[in-house]
Amino acid sequence: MGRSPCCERDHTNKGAWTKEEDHKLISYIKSHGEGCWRSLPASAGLLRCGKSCRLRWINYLRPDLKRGNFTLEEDDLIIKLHSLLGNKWSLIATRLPGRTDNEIKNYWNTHVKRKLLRRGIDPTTHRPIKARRETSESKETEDSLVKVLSFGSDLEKEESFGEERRCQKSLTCQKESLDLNLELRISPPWQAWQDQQQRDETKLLFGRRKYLCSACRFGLGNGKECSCGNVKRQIEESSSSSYSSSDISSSVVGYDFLGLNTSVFDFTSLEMN
DNA sequence: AAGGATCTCAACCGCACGGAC
DNA sequence: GGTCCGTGCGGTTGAGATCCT
Repeated sequence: MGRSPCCERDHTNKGAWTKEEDHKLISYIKSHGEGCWRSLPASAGLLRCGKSCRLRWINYLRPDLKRGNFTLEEDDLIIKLHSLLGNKWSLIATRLPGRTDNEIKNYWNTHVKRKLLRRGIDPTTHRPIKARRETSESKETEDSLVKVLSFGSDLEKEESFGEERRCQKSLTCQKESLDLNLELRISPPWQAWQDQQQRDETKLLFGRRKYLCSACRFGLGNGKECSCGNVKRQIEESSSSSYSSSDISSSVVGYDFLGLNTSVFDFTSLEMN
């Protein structure tokens, strides 16, 4: 049995939004708030599907959006975050107030990627793709980037490196070079699972994708403000699992990342007892 | 000025997830 | 445990803008 379509495609508009549609959407959300996107179009008198309305609101109409060019600071931050998080645009967007994941993704694909390539850095791996050319622009930043992003090459030479030591080395290196406070446990993209059982157990415990409430996302409080139940659930579960509660709670909230308290991105690299 | 090439970015699409039933 | 629904995410597309010859 197939999934039902998100909307009746025959009866919905597609393509660019008109001013009239924008106005309808804005005034509806102003008076009723966000949420229930599926039923919103009918209620707001729009011939659009709910997903389209949500996208238009989040990426374009939201009042707190910062329009205009990216600053050098934002540029730098995007590169740093991408080197740590990869194409997790929504996570990156949470660190750039007023910017949307779509905006950052587009900016990355059209500007930053090219910029890194010009510097001889692979935008996917953030490692040098050839002998670095000397350029006059932003030498300091470039040096810092090359230093942090080349840690992988060093590691490749050290095949006997244990997984734990590799993690420690990469995080220490990133931390020092990027001037970031990274007292957190995240998996480098290349981290291998020790075995299938470990992967399955972790998946079973935490699920594959984490949806966190605002409190968890921004690390507010120590779980008191948590409305998604992640904090409570994990602490409860920790008592009956092989994970220590300190491992879990420290992965949930309380880190200071880029000067902001932050939530965990992924639990897949929790220390195993 | 014309028109082809390239770039930009809003919007779409398919899929994955959590929750409800 | 299975299915459906609502939502969110990341990759891709394509129309309009801009650049180049």
